[in-house]
Amino acid sequence: MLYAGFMSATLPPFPKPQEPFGAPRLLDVGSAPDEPCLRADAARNRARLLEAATRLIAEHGVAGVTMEAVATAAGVGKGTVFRRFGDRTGLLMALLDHSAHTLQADFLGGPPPLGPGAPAVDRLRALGVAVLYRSAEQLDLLLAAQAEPTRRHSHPSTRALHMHTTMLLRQILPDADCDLLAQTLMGYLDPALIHHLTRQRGMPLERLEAGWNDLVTRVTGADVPR
Amino acid sequence: MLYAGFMSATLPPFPKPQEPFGAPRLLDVGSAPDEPCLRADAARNRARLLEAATRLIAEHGVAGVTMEAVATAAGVGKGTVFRRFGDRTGLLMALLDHSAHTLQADFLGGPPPLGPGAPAVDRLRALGVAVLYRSAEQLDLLLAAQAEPTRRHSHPSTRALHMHTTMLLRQILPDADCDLLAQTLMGYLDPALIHHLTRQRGMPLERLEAGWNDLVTRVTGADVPR
DNA sequence: ATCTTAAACGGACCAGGGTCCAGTTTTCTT
DNA sequence: AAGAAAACTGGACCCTGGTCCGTTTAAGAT
Repeated sequence: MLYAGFMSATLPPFPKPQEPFGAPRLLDVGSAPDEPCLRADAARNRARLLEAATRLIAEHGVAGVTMEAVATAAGVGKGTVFRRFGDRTGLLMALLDHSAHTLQADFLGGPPPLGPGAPAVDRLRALGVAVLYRSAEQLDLLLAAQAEPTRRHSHPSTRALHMHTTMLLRQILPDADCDLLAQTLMGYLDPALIHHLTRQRGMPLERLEAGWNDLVTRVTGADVPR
Repeated sequence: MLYAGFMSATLPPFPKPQEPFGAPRLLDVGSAPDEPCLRADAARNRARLLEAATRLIAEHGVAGVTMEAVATAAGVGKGTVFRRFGDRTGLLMALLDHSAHTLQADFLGGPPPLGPGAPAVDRLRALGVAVLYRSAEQLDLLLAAQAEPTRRHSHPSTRALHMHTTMLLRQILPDADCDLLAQTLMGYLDPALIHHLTRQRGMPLERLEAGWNDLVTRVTGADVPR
């Protein structure tokens, strides 16, 4: 059993798939809350579905993950998939939750320089690099899960990342509009951009990494080179 | 007749919807080349389709622009729409071509500070502001046309914008990785981000504008405030 | 053990994007 | 002017995401 349990907001009955703008709780990293309170059968099916989706990806790539295929592979009805994950994006996100969670735990409470203890600038640099590599690994999934431009920035894990970045920036630049600056920084780490640069334009990840460090330097004004 | 003729790469026969990575020509601003060489009936239908799409948007918003609806409204078959524009995104892009073209003409040959004549930094600032306001105006359309993360950065007008930005940056920072820096700057102007900030988080455009100027200042190292 | 009820289930159903190809129209050639 | 080739047309058809609702089932109360 690969997927014991993930976080990811579980949806109310059905008609109301989700809060209009993300649930109130944002930084709930409390050791992967095993599915709040799902009925036994629901929990079992959820696990089956994630497992099936994973297998489908391994076999046919992300494109092979059609809602019907997942349902069939998991031995449940299509409606169940939608009830559980809301829509395809939700399912894909759920698949990403594990690594998102790990990352979150790392920058919130892991060892420096990513975690607390190191100077904010160092943490920022480390954060970008970490995200960069994680994104490169899960690029296909991230890309597929990203569609729907209007929801990109509302997802809990995105918001947590942004919030953390803002916080770090605020420590470095108390008087700047750190919220916007953080958005800019996050923009550099956008999966679509990473995809474009690495796959379509063939840039090595090292160059992106250098670019990130340069960007942090410039934005934070930490002795700009040149 | 609202849409005399737009640029927008016309697609080969059908099986090959488009070059894998954008046509070679990039900066063809030569006074809106009226549909290279379309057969008479094809050109007529193309115009009708764009007109119909525009009307549908006015009446039912972007969501009302279904390929079938457009076809019907224009009095042609569905296949024709796809042949002409490749897919829904292509149609929506075509709708944006006009303003994209205008913008392009402005920063390539218009009056300063957007056009040539002003210092590069000033042009950069003006560019961002111009894009910001244009985007805010056509936000819905831009958002709808944006889907498909893997193609975002390949579109001609996006590339032209990026290329221009890179060029300006290169004048200011000859030794930096201006290509990446330009990507960052463009990221700030991403429609999805603008949508998130203005509509979901209620920021006024003025704040974004200030943010842009601050960003340019920091990135170019032009006497960083603080 | 049984009853009640809220929750979960599943598959029929719908809509919209995208493909195909047989038939038509334009344009070029001679 | 006529014929041939190329390009265009349109609607039937397929696929997949998403919705609906009558039925089933887990889980707590009696």
